[in-house]
Amino acid sequence: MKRIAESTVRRLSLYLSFLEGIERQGLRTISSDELAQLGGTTSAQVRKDLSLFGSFGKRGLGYSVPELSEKLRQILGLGKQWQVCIIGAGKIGAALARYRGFAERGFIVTAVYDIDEAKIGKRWESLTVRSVSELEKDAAKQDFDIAVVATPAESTPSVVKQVVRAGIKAILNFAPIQLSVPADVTVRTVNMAMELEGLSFALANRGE
Amino acid sequence: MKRIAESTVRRLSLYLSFLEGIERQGLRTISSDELAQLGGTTSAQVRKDLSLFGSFGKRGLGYSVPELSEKLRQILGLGKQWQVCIIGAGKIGAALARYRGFAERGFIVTAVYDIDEAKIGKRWESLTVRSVSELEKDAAKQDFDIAVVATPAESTPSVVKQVVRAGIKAILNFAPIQLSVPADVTVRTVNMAMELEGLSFALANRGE
DNA sequence: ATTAGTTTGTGAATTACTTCACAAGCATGA
DNA sequence: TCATGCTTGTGAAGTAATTCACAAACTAAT
Repeated sequence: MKRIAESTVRRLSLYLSFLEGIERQGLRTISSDELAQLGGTTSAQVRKDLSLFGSFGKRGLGYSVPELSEKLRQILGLGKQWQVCIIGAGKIGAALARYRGFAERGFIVTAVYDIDEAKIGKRWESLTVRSVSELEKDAAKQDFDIAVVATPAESTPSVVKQVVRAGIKAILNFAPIQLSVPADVTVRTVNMAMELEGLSFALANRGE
Repeated sequence: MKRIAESTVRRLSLYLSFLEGIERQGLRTISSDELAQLGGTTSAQVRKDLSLFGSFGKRGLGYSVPELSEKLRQILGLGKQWQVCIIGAGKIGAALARYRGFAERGFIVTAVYDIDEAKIGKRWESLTVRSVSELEKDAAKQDFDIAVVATPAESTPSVVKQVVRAGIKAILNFAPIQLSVPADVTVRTVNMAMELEGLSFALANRGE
């Protein structure tokens, strides 16, 4: 399949969240234009995005809401459950572990790791904190699809090395640094500082 | 000034974080190529990004680390302090209020709001939770530059209306919905579900 | 002073993404 | 059955972002 842009995937995700809301309201069909309005984009964009994966609409009518939702879930890989491990039993890790949106979408947190000796062995959010040094061994028994990395900047590179060695191919990174991983590992970084700086840039350069 | 792409601003932010690390290591100069390697981009990209704002390097030598850091801080509007209010005294709000990176970068949290009667008036992270209905009045006395919106999806639209009415021009949004705001208000959305779905898409479509 | 070796800054070329615009398909009503 | 009205799917056109490639500027060494 042709390479899909990250911006496209983000929009698909957005469309799905709208469709789920609309489905709850009981509406059965929606047009590309209505979907576009909700997402702040254009109807052509919506149709182009969807056309990358097939043709799901009916001319003159629009899209069936439940059908398109289902297709999007399939495209986004939300059909199955994904095994997630959290690395870094700190505040961010804890907030994530408690986050209900995770499980709702089929992301199941099955283990938590840390490098801090003081934390290892402790109970934590219904799990027991394990040492990162066991990750590779554990991954041989129990498959992890996604690693959430929520460690301090300093320890992150070595943690990521272990994650890669354990064969995990997707990382959600909360550490405020750039990760270096092989090409077959996908990384999404959430970096608060960067978002804030984007806002401060906009404020500082307003009206120029 | 010419319109600057969001992707460019994100990279500038990234360059700055590298420069700060390098500065601590005591290095005095850096080339566009070294910076590019750190950021996983190309030297041409780095030079193009910087050239949008001026020419800061010396041919044959590269860039002075402290000088370029300073320039970037200026460009990103990090010279001054920004007054931030957090709306939503829940878990995410609390994690953000405690986040040290905020203050380090000059983002000062000076107030917290909620709509939940039960929370209003309570002490919270050295602040007292106030009612969102007071935001507009408060903003007249005390300027807020940025509002961090960390409310449940349902209550977010009305909260955002109040934020806009209070004259705040920058929003960091953690609610999992699309915000609709006037063109002069900048929004950055952090949406965990979307990031996870990006990863699951990558996993599901691997090698096609 | 001259040369060799770097590295910037930037037009030009390329690649990627978005929008346009319209034929084709479907529903409805006469 | 035919006409009307609407909406999709998609090449073509347009716009934006990235990469190329090279002259110009600087350092250091001879």
